[in-house]
Amino acid sequence: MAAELIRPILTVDVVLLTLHDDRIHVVLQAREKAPHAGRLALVGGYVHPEEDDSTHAAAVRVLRDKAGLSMRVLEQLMTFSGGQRDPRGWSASIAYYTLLPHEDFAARGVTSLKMLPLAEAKGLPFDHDAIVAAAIERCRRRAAYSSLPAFLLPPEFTLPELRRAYEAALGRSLNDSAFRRKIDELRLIEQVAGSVSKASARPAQLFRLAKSGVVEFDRTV
Amino acid sequence: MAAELIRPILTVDVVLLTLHDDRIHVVLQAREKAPHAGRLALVGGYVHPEEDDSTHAAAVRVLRDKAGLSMRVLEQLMTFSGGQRDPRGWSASIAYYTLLPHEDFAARGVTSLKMLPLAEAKGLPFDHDAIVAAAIERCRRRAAYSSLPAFLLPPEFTLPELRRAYEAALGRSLNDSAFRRKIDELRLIEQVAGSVSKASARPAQLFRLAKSGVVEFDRTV
DNA sequence: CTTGTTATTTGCAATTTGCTATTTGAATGG
DNA sequence: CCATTCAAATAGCAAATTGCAAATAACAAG
Repeated sequence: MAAELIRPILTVDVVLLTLHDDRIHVVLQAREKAPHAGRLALVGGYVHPEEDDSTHAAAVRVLRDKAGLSMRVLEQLMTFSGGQRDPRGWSASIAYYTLLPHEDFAARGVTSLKMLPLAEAKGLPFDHDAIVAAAIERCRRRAAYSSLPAFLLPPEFTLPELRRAYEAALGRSLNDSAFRRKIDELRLIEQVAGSVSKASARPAQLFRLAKSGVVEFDRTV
Repeated sequence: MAAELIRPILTVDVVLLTLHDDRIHVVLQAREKAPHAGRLALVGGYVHPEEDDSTHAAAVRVLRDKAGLSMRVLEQLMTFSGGQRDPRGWSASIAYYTLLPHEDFAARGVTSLKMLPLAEAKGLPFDHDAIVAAAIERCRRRAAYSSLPAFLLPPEFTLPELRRAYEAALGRSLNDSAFRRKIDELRLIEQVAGSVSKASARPAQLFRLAKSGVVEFDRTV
């Protein structure tokens, strides 16, 4: 059957999101090869069936090899496909998204990575604008009922930091005392020794997530 | 580069969900060809790059050609991939899910389709058990904040029917008067002329969705 | 020690939700 | 033709949740 002979191109693309100045930013990478060599785009690459056990594994490999990153969370977003999105031919790209603390990205020496605020991450090659938009939307929804925004922060964080991460992800401000109550009732975090001082004011207590992965709740934050 | 030469198999699979006796059921189809010829499995097929504009279009085509169905909603679930899931080789399947009123399915003459309650839709070929489980979980979550369960019903339905559809999708019973209040506040439905009588009791008013597609809300049902 | 600043807690008021009782509309059967 | 029955639809109130704002705590700087 002809359909079995014409096999489309299969790639993965990863939307890297991070927090900077209380705003979500996208981390992009300058492309090394054609098409669109030199332009900023999502971190991505071909799926290698002979070495990747799954597209998830492919995304992990691409992040490691091209960006030197290993993530605490890497979730599948959705698959984008069609004959027009890539000049090399009919393709399907399984898109993933991940959140990383600003420090993780800044600490590396991978100079090809650039962090852009959402408003500036436009006009990207392929259909990467659409992929970024879908990732943002997914994160926004997921932020309302999961611990996802905590992964924008380092493993230890203060409650005000956590609230600002939620606010950035949700795109709206939250009532501080109600937020504390919710987080407390959800048993999401646990105290760790130490605190963080800011300028000259009362230091904030440090916390960490009680569970390592993303936790979903039934209620909304 | 070798990776560009070895291209994996690309397929689509659709999880058809419907309502019967106030329970979610999965609609499966007996496979015509190997592998697993004759066994019940998800409706699916190869992506045909030369005729499908996207994997979504491929899913629509497969539903039409193999099951004679055209759906009001067809949403992408996620992509399942790996070297072990299909004996034909390394493959990626973009899974979709759809909800259909029981009547739509029952009315067709497509005898290869079988409706099974969730508990009996186990031991399916490939990784279809996992795909079904993911679809059920996605629908359950999505039911809490969207009009999705309404698509388990015909275009016109009563409020008690709508509540039972939500209950089936959510897997828990809802308070009737609170449900009516919410649905009313969300402006989800509008009255249509006519009503449905049940045994000998007060007839229930008929409604239809105010908007044609799935609507998401911020609050929870 | 006083002031400034942010973290954290506390105490209601307002809103939302859950539950139960009441009312309504149509069919049934004397 | 009216009383009865059943499920739909509404109404009323108690309990739980949320939003707001004031009060308190901790630390640094002067």
